[in-house]
Amino acid sequence: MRDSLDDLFRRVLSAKIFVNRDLLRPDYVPEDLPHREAQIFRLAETLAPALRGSRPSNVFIYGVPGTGKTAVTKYVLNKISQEGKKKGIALNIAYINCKHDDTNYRVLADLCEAIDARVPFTGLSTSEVFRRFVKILDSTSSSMFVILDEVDSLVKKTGDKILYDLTRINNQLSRAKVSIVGITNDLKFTEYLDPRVRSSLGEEELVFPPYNALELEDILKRRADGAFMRGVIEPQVIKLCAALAAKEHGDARRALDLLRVAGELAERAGNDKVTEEHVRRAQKEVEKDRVVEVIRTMPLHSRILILSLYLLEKSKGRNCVTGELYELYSSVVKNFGLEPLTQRRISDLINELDMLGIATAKVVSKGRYGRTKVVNLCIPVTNLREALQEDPRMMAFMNK
DNA sequence: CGTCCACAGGAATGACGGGCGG
DNA sequence: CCGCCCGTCATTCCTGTGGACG
Repeated sequence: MRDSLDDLFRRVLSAKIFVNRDLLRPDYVPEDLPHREAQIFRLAETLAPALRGSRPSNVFIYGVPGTGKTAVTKYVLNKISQEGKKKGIALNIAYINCKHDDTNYRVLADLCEAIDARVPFTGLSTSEVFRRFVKILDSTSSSMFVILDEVDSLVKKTGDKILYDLTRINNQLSRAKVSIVGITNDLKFTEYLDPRVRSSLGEEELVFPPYNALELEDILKRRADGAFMRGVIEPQVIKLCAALAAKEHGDARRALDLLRVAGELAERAGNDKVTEEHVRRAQKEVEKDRVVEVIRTMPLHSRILILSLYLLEKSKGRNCVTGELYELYSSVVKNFGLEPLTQRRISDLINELDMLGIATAKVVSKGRYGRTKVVNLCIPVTNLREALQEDPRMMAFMNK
């Protein structure tokens, strides 16, 4: 063991791949955002009035994942806030990821936190938190930007009440001002909104088109310059990362991930070049990590459901339907000495698996023979094994 | 062309753990 | 400590429905 560890350390230390790999991490906000100049300008133009004390329009930003929405927004607000500091104008900025904080209460709590108002993270009624927020904010008489990232998931879960309240908050404020920047991946999202919310939130709209392969390549090149040692990247590597990510709807985050993981694979293997082969393996790796992590952190019943789906597919082939799956799931659960959840609940869990990309679920009508959902597992068995290996009872079923 | 299967999926409601202010 | 409200997960009850069969 000692030897192999020494060996590993030596390899990692001697393999000169990265200079600064943080440049490739998803949360890194670069100093320049190529191919988003137009969006940066439009957003800055819209929000700049805050610098002379008037309230900027609310903005709505659309675009599929990995098109730089978050990065551009953070970038522009950073600039505005720096400029504000120079001029002695107080600006509050609350950045809220609604996917993470997906209840009205947590969003409000975050808003309070952004203006240094202490609130318990549960316990108060939402309206009370809202009142406190309004009161404290108004006493500061400053401008505030509320950034609601991935706001679609919040609205789908809890409705648009909080957006309604927030868009009208300026009526209750006498000195402070609030502008909202809503960011969404879902292009049809506004259909879910109350027309009043839609119109006031969408005072300005900004669309982020996906990057094409050439633009991705350019982005990767610039980042790779600072991130990697000179000359370790084989010429086709960046092209390949860009092409693979372009296929995935032009997702720059994905492209950067691929490049970083490819570099890490090369480093771990003690290679001094990053090759196309590393990229291909990185692609599998990135997907595997995601799947394994998702499954491992799932509640027990969901994991048993996945296990049942796997067993069912193994015994009778693909295209399982809800009824069969539920029956098998029930028997497995009883084997574990637990009570099965109801079919209604399982139906929701199946949909959840579909959303996470672990299975596909499609409603089909078999005419006289009813209507059901056809479910298919769509992850490799090895990934499932890895995700379930901590539980010996599950593994026993897997190996049967 | 109507019937009727095998569920989908909406609505209402409840149990539960967490945390408040008083 | 109590009464209250919260969000989450789950159940119960329910109405809706695409299309092959007869």
